[in-house]
Amino acid sequence: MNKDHIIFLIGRINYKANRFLRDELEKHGIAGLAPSHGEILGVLLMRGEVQMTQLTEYIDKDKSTITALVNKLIWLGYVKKRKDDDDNRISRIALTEKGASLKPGIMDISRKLRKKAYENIRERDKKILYTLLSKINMNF
Amino acid sequence: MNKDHIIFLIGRINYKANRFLRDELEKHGIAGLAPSHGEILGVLLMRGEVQMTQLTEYIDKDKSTITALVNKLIWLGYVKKRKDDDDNRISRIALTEKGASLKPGIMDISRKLRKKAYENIRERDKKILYTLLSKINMNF
DNA sequence: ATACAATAGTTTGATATCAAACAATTACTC
DNA sequence: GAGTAATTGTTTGATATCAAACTATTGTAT
Repeated sequence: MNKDHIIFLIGRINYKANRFLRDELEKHGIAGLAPSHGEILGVLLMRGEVQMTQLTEYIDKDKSTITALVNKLIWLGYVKKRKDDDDNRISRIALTEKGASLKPGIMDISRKLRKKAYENIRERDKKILYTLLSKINMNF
Repeated sequence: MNKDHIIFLIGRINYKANRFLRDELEKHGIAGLAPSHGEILGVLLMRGEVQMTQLTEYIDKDKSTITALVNKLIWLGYVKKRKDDDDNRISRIALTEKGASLKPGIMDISRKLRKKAYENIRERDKKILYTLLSKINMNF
């Protein structure tokens, strides 16, 4: 497990990005949320109302994780849940007004993250990076 | 937080690599260990006896995390701890014979990880990847 | 219609991890 | 030498996360 290992780097970047996001969320008055919460909010901002399983797919997290994440967002008043009209197994998740009001903040944070991560990285290299990382992701 | 986001990919790869490592450790009869344990073992294989703070630096984890990780390795018999001869604050960590016997397994796992992650990725692209990821890492 | 399989989401248990606070030891300043 | 700052590692608290097991509901086969 050599420190120069790409996988090691990926782990460190992951941690740092998450810490950055957590700090930024706090700066925007959205304290107590983790990056994953932010991801859910982002999905809801984009897609409106979704099922829990869809959240699982969109942010690629375990079902039970989604339950916990959503419950916290509900508790904080950002998200609401209702039963599907046709299938009683299905819960549908959507933003509350309070949640929707976070849009500017979420967008700002997203922009800052990109700015921070990609400083001094050319557009072309971003594309290369994305391509290579996608390959690695698919290798697992 | 767009799913196409590089940072998102990094997070997923991190998780998958860790899961892969965990599974491989188990396959090699080294169950109950996490990738970070493996990293510590790797460091000790390479460097012999080190201080706790050195472990913190080598694998870039929080001091308290190192304490927990090392304690588990001690409990499992892979690692031993002794006080420094000159400074009573310092603990020195080294492999036990049992720990040292894991070397072939650790090496094998490391090789498998690389093989898995870098399948279909040229040597040149690995260098590019490392360079770009290092930049991103330094940006945070 | 009944029985079983599949699905949706929850509950439960475990854990690596960070950060803050802390105690003991050593280093440094006067 | 005394007092304070710095260092080392531990303790404590919190948490996102996964995975297994589970319950309720719906789908499918007979």
